[in-house]
Amino acid sequence: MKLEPAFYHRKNVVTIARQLLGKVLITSIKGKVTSGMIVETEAYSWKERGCHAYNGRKTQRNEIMFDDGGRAYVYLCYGMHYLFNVVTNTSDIAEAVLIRAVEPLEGVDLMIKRRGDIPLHQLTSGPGKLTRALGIDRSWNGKVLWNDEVWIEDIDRKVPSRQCEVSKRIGIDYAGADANLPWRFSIRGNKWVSK
DNA sequence: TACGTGATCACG
DNA sequence: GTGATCACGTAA
Repeated sequence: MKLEPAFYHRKNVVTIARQLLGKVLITSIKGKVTSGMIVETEAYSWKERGCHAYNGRKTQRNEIMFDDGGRAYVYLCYGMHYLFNVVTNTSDIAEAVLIRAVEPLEGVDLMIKRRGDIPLHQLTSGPGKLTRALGIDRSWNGKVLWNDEVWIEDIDRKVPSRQCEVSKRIGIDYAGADANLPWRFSIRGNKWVSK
């Protein structure tokens, strides 16, 4: 079942990041479907320095974070990788969940075509890799997640807390003390969690 | 550990 | 306009 707007409109981005583990991210491009189970996420909020919208800073790039929850925030990182986030909360409260890794489900052949002939466990094991594999790029910024191109489904697979690993977020050393917030969630032992 | 790569942002 | 920076991935 497709997650509905109300799922994303809730106020606690950290809870939403945790709950997205085990859900399925799906894209459909010209009738070709690719999907993967979400195995790693990170929460970002305007209240902390790791966030592009820290302290309410609004720019052309992150503008969509200030919109209603349930939209995609996609941006180019290091000049070559697109990173896919899910905007949460209501408008003007800039929060989002970065999808950092998925376990491939549908459309593996197409994902290999997009990513090159590499080992299966490297196909979608990072935020830049999974967007490439799922065919997501900058033009997807702002899309709502209840259309027929990109959405997230609940497959009724609960990730028990025993399997949920909590740690600090990756690659945000510039955030000072906020870099230590335990806002990264992953499925313990899953092969697709980024290294 | 190093670096490719180019949009973005803050500065003027 | 300009230059430093960057929520990464790959090879080594």
